[in-house]
Amino acid sequence: MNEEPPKSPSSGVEPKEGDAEQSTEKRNSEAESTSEVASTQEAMAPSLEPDKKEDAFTDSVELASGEASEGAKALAGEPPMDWFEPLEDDDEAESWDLADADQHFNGKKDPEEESLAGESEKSGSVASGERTFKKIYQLNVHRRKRSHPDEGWVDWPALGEGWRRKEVVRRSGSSVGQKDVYYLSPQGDRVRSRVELASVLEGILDLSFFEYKTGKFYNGDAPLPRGVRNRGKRKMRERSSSESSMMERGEGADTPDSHHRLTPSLSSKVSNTNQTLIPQNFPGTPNYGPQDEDAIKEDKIKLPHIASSRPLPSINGEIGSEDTCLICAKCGISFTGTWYDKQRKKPCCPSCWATKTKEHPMVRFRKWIPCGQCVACHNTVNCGQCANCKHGLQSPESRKRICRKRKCICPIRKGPGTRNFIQQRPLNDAPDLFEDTMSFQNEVIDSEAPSYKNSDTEDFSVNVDVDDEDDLSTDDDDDWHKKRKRRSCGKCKACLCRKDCGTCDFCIDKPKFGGSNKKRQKCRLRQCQRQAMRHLLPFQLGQAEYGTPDGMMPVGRPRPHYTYSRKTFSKKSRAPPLGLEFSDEEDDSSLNAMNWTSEPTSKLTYELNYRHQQSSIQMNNLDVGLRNGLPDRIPNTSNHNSSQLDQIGRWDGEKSSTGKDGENHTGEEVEEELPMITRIFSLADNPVGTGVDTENQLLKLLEALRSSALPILWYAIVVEGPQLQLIQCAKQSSMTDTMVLIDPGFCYQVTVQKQPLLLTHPLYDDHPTHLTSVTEVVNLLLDLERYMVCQGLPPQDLSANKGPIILERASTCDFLVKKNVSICINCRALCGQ
DNA sequence: GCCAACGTTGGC
DNA sequence: GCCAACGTTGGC
Repeated sequence: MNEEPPKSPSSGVEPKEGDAEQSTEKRNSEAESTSEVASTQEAMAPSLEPDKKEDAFTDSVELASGEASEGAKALAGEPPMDWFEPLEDDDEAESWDLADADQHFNGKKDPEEESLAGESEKSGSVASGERTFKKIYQLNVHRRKRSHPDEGWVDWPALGEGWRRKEVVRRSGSSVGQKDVYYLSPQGDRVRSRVELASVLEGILDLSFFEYKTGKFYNGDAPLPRGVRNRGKRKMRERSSSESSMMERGEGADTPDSHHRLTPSLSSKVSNTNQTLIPQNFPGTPNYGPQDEDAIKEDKIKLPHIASSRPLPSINGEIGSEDTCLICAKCGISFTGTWYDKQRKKPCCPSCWATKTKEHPMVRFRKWIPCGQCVACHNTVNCGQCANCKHGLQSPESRKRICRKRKCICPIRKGPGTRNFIQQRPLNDAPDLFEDTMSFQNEVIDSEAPSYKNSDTEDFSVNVDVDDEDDLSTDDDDDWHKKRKRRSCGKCKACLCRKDCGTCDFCIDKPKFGGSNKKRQKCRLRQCQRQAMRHLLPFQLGQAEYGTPDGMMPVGRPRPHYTYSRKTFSKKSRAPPLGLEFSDEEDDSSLNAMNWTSEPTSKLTYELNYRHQQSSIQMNNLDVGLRNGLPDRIPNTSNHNSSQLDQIGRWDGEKSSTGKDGENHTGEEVEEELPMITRIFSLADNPVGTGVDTENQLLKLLEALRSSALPILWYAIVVEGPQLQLIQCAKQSSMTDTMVLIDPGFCYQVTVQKQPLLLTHPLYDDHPTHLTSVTEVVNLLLDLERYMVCQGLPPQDLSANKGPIILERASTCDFLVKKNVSICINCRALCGQ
């Protein structure tokens, strides 16, 4: 807050071209608003008396910068407020303060606008004066404010009556500043992309000339190429002054964002040394173009101190040219060099870059340089085994990562924007390019991966003190990627599987399966077996959260305990003060270790699993033609899931070499995708012998089923008989009344509401007569999930029956019908339908 | 640009 | 404490 607050609306960045008219309007409305009620005046106070509101602004900058104002602007016909860039840390408060001030200077005090802003995304309304500021302050304590789903929407008649639109600016991450546009149909369909929009409006509205981002039709004219706009359109743009729209077009170099970062009081003109990207034309001149805004803005830009006079490296490692002058999209200062943000869209001055390096993991900035003297630096051979080497092998197109065995173990801390000293990095230190706690969390998890432990020469850092904030990461500056990789080890079958089961609740939720996209979670059967959140795993794997009957250790990570609101730390604690926050991460370490290295109670299954896993990997590498030669013993299937399972079955069959049940041979082409069955039981591995053995085999099948990723909420128990009983535990499932009973001979029977499913039911046609392996069981369960219980028929005279309605069924009711049928043909016939 | 899905949080 | 919901973001 060293910057002098804006003095008046007119002293800000008013000169913005094209906005003159708008500004006038704004001022008018502002003037009108001043005659409004006191509360409104108070609401306007921030802009009029910035000094008094300075602190509040600082604290509220994040919220005030949210979509709230954006929504208000949009509603007011103004373009999005692109200076609403993500603000995650206090260090940015200053610039945000400026942005905020600018925001107010731009006439956002219209009461109507403000009231609307109050409805917008971030609830960052400044419409209620001090109370609002207090609220904002309180809200700002949180790292992220959850927006109300109904906020920020503006009517969008262009798509028809009832349509609404919302713009959301990304506040963090590598795509920070990017703007996402959402539409809401009159029916409540939330549209997130053009594709979805086209889907919703199919047959209703032709979107051929519709520009999704702007939400406008362009009258049949071909969209102009990037960066080229006709005057008319540009006029609109100018009015909008949307920097994000420019950023989206890769025009960040002259993003208006910088304009909004100006310090009004600092009116010293930008250096005349500005070159290519600093336009010299002004409004009113014939050549007045997009850069005009920059020119105007530059008039207000204080020429900053260039952080470094040395050639500045770009993120590409290229040497920046001194004669390239850019405007930092973050703070608005001009600078020389070729520094851009990670997305290479927006210029970013060295100072901001360095700051963001500390503040945000998505912006990378090298602070550590190799010492050039240590053993690692002298090593010229990649180990080929470490995570970085493997990354290179797996993703050769991605940026090269230094082999861990070649990465300097004692780099020197140095670089523009960093602390002005050189220090020797501790042996177990690492480039603190990702100082977020996440980094440590990732490391902890990653360290659990055997490959890491076995290959990373720097793994001694794995056990470093959690409190040591700079010494947590052993990875290079790509590690921030891992934040979103925490749930995936990338090695287990579930991670390797690419196909959704299509039947679990998460799959059903997916738009591609006709879902509403509310859960937005990965298929349960594809949840990582090591690192997935426990509650996301298939019930069998995650059941330990509720207590495993067989005492097996729980699988998966427990739910995190988000307690930001109670924390005094501005960011996620590096050292959980009470050992509560994020303790799950630590728990995970031991948890995973227990789950995947010991499992004393399931040694058999573990071994089976391990063996199968190895085999599967080998198999996955086989040519399909080779696999086609493998014996089959799995029945015909008609879906991906079955096919995937089929693959397991084939493998089981191959291992067994018994070729049992040749009746199941299908010759169906094996899919390349790996199934995600974690543990395999098959009679092939355990040949049936005596009756006692058979019973044991049934128990082993039970054990294998319990340790496998069964379809969601199917559970295996043993009942009197003994019989192995598979039940659907989900009350919401259409199979909640359905059971599969497997007798010691592995013959099975499906029952629906305790009534046996007739053997003539087509369900049986697709499955073997004996369920001898996990594969076959899962296959059947998956198939069952495609059915529902026949709804039967309501009684003829409902009025006379005041008791529970008892549905009637035909005596030949099929019980199970395809979900799109609901009533079987026999019941339909009963009522003459 | 689109989409999958991760991480977070408000509501219960 | 759980979980549905969804903002967000990395990958393609």
